[in-house]
Amino acid sequence: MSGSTRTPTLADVAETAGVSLSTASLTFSGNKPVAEATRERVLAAAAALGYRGPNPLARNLRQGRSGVVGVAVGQLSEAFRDPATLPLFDAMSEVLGAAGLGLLLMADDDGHARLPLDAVIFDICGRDVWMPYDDLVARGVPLVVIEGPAWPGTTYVDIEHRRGSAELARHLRGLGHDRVATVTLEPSQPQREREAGLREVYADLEVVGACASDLTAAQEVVGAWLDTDPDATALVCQSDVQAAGAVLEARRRGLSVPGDLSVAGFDGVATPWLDLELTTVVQPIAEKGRTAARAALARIEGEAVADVVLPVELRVGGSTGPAPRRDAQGG
Amino acid sequence: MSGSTRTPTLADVAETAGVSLSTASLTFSGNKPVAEATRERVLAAAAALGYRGPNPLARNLRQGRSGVVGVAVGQLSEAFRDPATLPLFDAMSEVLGAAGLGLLLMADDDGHARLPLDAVIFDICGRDVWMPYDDLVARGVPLVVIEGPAWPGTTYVDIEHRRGSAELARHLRGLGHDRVATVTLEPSQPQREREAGLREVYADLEVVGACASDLTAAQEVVGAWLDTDPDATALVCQSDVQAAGAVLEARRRGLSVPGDLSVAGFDGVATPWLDLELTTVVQPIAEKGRTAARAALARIEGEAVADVVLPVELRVGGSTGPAPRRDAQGG
DNA sequence: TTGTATGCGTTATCAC
DNA sequence: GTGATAACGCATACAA
Repeated sequence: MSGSTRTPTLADVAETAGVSLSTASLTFSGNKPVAEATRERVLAAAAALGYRGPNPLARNLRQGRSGVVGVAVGQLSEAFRDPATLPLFDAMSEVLGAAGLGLLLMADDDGHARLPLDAVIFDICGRDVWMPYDDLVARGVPLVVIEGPAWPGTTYVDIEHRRGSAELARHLRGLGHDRVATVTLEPSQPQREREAGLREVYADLEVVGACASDLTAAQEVVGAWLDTDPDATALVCQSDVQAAGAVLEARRRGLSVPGDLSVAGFDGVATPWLDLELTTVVQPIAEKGRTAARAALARIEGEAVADVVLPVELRVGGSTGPAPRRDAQGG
Repeated sequence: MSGSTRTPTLADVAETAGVSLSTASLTFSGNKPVAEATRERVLAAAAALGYRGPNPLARNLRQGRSGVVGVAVGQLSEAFRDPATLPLFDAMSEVLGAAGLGLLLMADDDGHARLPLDAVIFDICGRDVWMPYDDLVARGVPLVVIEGPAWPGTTYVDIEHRRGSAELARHLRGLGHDRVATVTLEPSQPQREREAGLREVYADLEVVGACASDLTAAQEVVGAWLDTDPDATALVCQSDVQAAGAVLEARRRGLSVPGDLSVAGFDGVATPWLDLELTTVVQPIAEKGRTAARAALARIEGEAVADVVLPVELRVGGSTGPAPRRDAQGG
């Protein structure tokens, strides 16, 4: 005497198949063996009723999981303007997807407080990302932070900012550069580490100024700096996009790269629209994403996870060269 | 006598506050008025117990909603290589976030079949996106398709492919171009409409070949075409990235744009690394995203939603100019 | 304005 | 291998 248009439930299937609810459940979950004959009867009943499998909402409640991992990125447009973000997401999505988990985009101001998240990955990477830290911790949500500040109870995934920068500095020193300047990102722990790495070689490092990792912003800052007719013969940028901006801006002013100015980047992303391969510190972006995702998975399973620092590697391209001879320049 | 380390539930709060379960529920949901004094008592009890608000999983089951909208994009890396994708996501995220919904990234091969999605938006836009169409429809999930094929039961959000292309063609005709070629995207309905628009003016349109909307792919295809010493004096691309590739490739071969070859794009996205503003068909990307998101919201509420076709607008930049005089060229 | 009683659709535990 | 039963934590219809 039950209604007919209601979407069928597992109970309906069980009844139609003439088996118990548990048996029907087992048939779909596969958590325990079910006799082949029974199995087929249940499946037939499901097909007859148009049952599309267990309701995820109900299973989620029962199992205490949503199957969704949030990724906090700050402002979406800012995050994805950075070409390093995409491969990172690609890698995270791959690992999470393989585990049957979904990846939920958390932009800052969105009201995601009410969503059931199994874990949250903070994709900081030098950007300004809001952390609803207290709330998430209080709710017991496992937290993974990529290149971010050290908060207790979270798992860290980071890269060798300092060593990579130091190696780059040694490369420049080897080319004869005596005065080096750097364009920074907004202040952050990674940024400070990178500067420290450069100062291992260039104690008198000139810090040009902070700007977003955005082509036109970099062009502006670098342009203003070039106008001061600087001493430095090499400019270390904190991202390849910044470096590309520097190259374009230098050329716009008639300077050749690396003839008049050497420029280096960070990240090792592709800049196909630049006719020059940048000298840069290559970071393992995909590995970073996979590591973060795996850490989230492990923490969801309740396992303890150690922090990770991934290695970087200097890649010498055509944007750095021997320091120019100084004949008659101001300073 | 109850355990002490279990995370508190609404029932615990109610008991501690000395009110009924429903009153406690109402206090948090605000769905019905609660006396101020009662309210405070409940909140105090919640604070005392460390209760962090209603369990989203339970609420989801009860309300039959997950609060999550999936966005199918095909291959992540492919999707976000298109600069039009980001503003689209930004807009969708804004609208969905304001409604308290989350946006879940669905890459192709991910096993998202088990996730409870309130709706799914297919961000097709000329790309190849896998549609688990039957399953989603069978599960009764509202579907919204952006620039995609016409499947029954889904809501469409599209743009004026044909009119925009026709207008661009008229612009080129006005500049004196007699022979026009076009680089296409992979075959799709929007692609066919755009060609039809061009053919309104250029019946003998030369179709160069298909390629992904990716700078280097475009450079390759356009380069090969230029090697054939073509008749056409204008090349219409199907994205601004393609057009940028065409410009770079033409210049690489010593051709000037638009002196020797006029190049037009589609989308109207920023290409700050190009020292030229492209002539392009500007589509309202953000509006497209907002419209799709609002459609999803409405369909979740059970409302009927009409399909939408958004207007585009020709923007004339510096990449198109008068057709060159033909003196002595092969063809 | 508050309390009582159901049910959302599963999965897990336990006995058979 | 299968079946009864109890949660999972909440929101709502209804009664008071």
